[in-house]
Amino acid sequence: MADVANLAGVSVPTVSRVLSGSVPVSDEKRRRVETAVEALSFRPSAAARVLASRRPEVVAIITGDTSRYGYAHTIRGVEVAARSAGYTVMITVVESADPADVDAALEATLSQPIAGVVVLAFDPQGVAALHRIPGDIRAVALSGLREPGRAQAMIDETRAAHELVTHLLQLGHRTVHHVRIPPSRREDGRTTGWRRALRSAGVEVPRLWDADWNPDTGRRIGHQLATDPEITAVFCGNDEIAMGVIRGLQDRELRVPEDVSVVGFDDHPLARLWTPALTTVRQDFFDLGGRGFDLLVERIEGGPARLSSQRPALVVRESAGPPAPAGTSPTRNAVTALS
Amino acid sequence: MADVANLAGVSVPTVSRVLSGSVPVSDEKRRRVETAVEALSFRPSAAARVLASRRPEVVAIITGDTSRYGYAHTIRGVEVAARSAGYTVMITVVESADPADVDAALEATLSQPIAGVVVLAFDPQGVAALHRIPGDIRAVALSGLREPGRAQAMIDETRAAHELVTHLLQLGHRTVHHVRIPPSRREDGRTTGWRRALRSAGVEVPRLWDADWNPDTGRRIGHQLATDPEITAVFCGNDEIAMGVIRGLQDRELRVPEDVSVVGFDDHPLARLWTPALTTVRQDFFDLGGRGFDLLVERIEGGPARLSSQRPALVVRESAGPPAPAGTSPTRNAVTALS
DNA sequence: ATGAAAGCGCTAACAA
DNA sequence: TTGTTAGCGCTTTCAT
Repeated sequence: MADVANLAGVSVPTVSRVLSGSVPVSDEKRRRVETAVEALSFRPSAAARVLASRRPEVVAIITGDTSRYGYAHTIRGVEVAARSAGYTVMITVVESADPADVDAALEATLSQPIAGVVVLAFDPQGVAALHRIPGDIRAVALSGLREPGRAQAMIDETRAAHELVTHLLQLGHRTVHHVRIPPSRREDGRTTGWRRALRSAGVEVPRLWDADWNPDTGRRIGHQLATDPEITAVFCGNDEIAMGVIRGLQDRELRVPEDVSVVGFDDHPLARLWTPALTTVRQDFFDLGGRGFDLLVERIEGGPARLSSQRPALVVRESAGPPAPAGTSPTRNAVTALS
Repeated sequence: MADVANLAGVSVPTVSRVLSGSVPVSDEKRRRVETAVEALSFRPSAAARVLASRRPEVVAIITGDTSRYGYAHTIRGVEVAARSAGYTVMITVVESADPADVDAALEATLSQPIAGVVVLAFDPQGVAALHRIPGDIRAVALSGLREPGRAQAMIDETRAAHELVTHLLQLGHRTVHHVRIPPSRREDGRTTGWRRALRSAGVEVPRLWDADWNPDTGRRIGHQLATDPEITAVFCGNDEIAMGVIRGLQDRELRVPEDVSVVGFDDHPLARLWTPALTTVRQDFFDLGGRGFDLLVERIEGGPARLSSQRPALVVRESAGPPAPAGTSPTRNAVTALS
């Protein structure tokens, strides 16, 4: 910057003023500075600017993964909103909820000159990271469950799951089974909504089926589900698991939705292309990310820790229908005949 | 840091030495410093460290998207490798190949104190960004096509596509149609490999079908493909488009692979669950990201601009088979009878 | 509108 | 092994 000032024949602060555009500078000097900047292809140092001004323009995202559907779209939502507000985005991944991993990630992030942090608290490591963020750091949580006392953008999974399960019950199913994805806490919103919907309908709450993030696991669970002829409706923690479950059921010659109804959660881009097309709940992750960033800006500017909640929409397609009248399923009759 | 030095009764540089661990410090002072750091919950400022040491520990990723399958996994690969080497990752998205967008993204990134840049050059904006990076910035390109003179990690798409198309030809198809995804240049590696495979087999090269990134577009193209009974084999630019094409074909009562064989590219996690399971090519994006980061470190340490190439593996599943003997497809006979 | 002077919080070079 | 001194490249006073 000193070089630019020399070449333009002005002082260093004047160059700074031209570059930041905050304070008026005479047209002539401005032009001389601009020429010099061009000639030297000068790029200001963000490190020095942050050091001197104490106003970082980077926001950090702390997340448990970057590649899974919901995460990737949420991150993109934050990134787009941040970029249009002139911020750059830094990403830190917390590999596990192990305190060593969490602290390493936080240290790496918080020592950077950042304006604030957006935490994707969809999984145990995200929740753990959120809870270990020092009080002097501006942070907002993104999740499906309420984080009391925190600025937070959420998607109301509990209500959405309730609505979805109620839909299944209204179709005439006696109960609904749940294949859950790894929960962020002891119990996540999808599971709570499912349980409440069953309870308020006065219906038996069956055992839980636990899946990981891998759709192949859904397929294996589908194979197990196929052995119990009482099961006619299954609510899966996300669309990818639902696709696996459907495939597993089909492997065993069961028809979806005639023999068993299967619903997912998320409205994955492939959900509508699946055979049968998935009945699910649409979550707008991109929007979630954008809202999260907006809340962070409010906090940076000294506002209160607000909550922004969004209600996801039920998307009815082909994978759920009324249960088959007893004795109607060819495969199940065969299975029964065998036993 | 001055506070810590005061509390511990040592000088500021001594605190710095304890924190960086580079220079020996007496056990007693080290302990005093550590206690003081703890007591004040002191976090060093990365901005100041970078400014003073001129050794940034952030690598930037420049990319056209963060949420699509291949991109998300590549980014994760870079992130994991970077983290284990003690680097933090910053992400900048280039929205389009429009010079204004490209320059804005580059400026935002390059003014940050970064050690180097990894560019995902899978699309026109990535390629444009790559070409506009100043020579004094350490950069590596990640892509499916050779970028002469650059440090680069690539997946050899051209060979993989060649192999896949040859596989189809060997199954007995007269030719293979290609539904391509948006190319990074005039022609990308997948298309080139397809064309070459057809040429070297002495076979007619049919018109191209252009898709965007949306699987629904694949479905629409499937509908069009279904109207031409000469088409028996289709190579799609990625698995998601292939899933759309298959669904489109099925919408028109055509059977895959009996009536038409469809293959994809990537080995998406849902590819094996699709009905029929997709024949495709496995690309290891995670590994690509890791190799890219390693090359960047080599460059930062003063090494040459190397090329690291990986050959993706053919994955044969159910969606491709021999063409049906003429007059054998129920649907196509019906169509022919109509015309 | 402009320049001089004084830091921002840290590390590097040197001397002790 | 330790402290002193001198910056890193900017922005922010405060004069003028």
